[in-house]
Amino acid sequence: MTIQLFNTLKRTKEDFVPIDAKRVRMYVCGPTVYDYAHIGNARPVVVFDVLYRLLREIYGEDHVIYARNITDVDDKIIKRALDSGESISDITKRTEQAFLDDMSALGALRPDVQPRATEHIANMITMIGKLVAAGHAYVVEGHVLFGVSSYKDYGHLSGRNRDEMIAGSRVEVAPYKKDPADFVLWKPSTDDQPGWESPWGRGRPGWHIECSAMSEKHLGPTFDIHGGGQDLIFPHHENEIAQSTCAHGGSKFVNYWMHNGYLMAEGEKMSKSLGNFYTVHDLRDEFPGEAVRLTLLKTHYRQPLDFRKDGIREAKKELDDFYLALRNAGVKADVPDTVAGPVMAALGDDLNTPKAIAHLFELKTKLNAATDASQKARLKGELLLAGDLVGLLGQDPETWLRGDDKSASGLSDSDIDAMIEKRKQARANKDFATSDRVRDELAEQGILLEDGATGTTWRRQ
RNA sequence: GGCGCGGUGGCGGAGUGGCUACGCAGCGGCCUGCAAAGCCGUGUACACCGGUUCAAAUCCGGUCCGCGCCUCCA
Repeated sequence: MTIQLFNTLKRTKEDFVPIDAKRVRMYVCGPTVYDYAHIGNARPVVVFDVLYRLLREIYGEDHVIYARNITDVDDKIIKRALDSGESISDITKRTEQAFLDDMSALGALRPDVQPRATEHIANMITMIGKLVAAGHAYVVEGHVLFGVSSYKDYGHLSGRNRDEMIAGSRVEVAPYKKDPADFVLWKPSTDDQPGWESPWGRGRPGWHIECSAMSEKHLGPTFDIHGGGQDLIFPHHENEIAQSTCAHGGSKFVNYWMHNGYLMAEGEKMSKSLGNFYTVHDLRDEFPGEAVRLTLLKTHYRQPLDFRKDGIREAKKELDDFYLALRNAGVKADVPDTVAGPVMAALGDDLNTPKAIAHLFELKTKLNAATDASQKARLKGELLLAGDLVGLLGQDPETWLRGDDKSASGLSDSDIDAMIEKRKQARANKDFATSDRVRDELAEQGILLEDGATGTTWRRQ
């Protein structure tokens, strides 16, 4: 099947045609590892994880290569090390691990390649060398700068022309620049800053060059999809295009550029001073990662998203209902070969996850209403398969509903079973006062009882 | 100032010329000892003002409000 994707380059939806259907390649800008990932960092990870799953479904698991970088050299990291006293390598290692843990809690698959910037310095130096040799970059005061006037299409992605940029500039322009829009490829490091020997002296890469060098190494000079947050369109992606295109003799860099919309938190622009800067690490203490994932996917990826804790609570409730339906079906899933048509159609239409999830709800309702065992098994299988495509509903329902055994801090599973047994006796004797008291006591502990045809089941709130 | 995005029922959120989105919450019914869960039913929504059209939330113009980016930087 052919899917459609919104291409920022063209500002319109287009049919997605891979360069090589046996080797579909996508690159997404990853984190700078100096602090816990916040929810704004998580959105592209989750969104492009759905795209990755969809591409694997269509082209085959072995025919999609997904690369996401780890930026482990950056002035923010240097500053953090200076402020905290922790060594740069400790900061980056610890933060990278936290990032991977957090993203996996959100149900994101590991990319096939996760290149680190510090392991690709040689590739960057080579690329910068080519740019200098070809006259696209120049050396001044220990800096290597890309000269934007050497690339006629500069500004195409972000839809701006250079005159506007200069006119609207509110930032002081470094005096050594030939053109105010020129940007740094390589800059000198002082002795106490991380640095590498290069033809231009000891220094470190500028922000943009790493993505160009790493995508070239792992995906080749031209590849299919490049993704990231909308805030990266300018200057980061614009500069990547300029660098890569010029380093490759003018050949096309990326066919489809995709950008997710920005986030707010609790109706406000996210900011540390307002205290609404949610990190995934903190949210995980309060909510299951899957509820955070669903919250992100309930809004189309290009729409603005106001991220609220009430929204996560609602998503948690919805997941409870899904897992309840899966458990209560009481049959083994009969999983079909292909994902339900409406779900594929929704995702194939520029990743319409809200619509895909609406179909998940419809499947759930059908499953709950079904009476025939084979029909239930089929619907359960359809729901699970469709859920998997968006990275949801993959947990064991009983585990989800019962949560962790709280024997240390509260009622253990066996305590609960004993009380349910006691209540069962009371009900058999029509002693409903005792029966209801037991249920209330459990409810106070957050344990909900549900009397079904085959006995009483329970779950933790 | 420049470029761009968005404003849908109590809430979240699709849709984008005529047909129930979907979900959460609420209300009514069925089921239940009572509940819960589930099923069924239930909402004169599309920021405002003009215009185009047989028909607009959907197209066009204007207004208001919210937000993003504007270069080496937090």
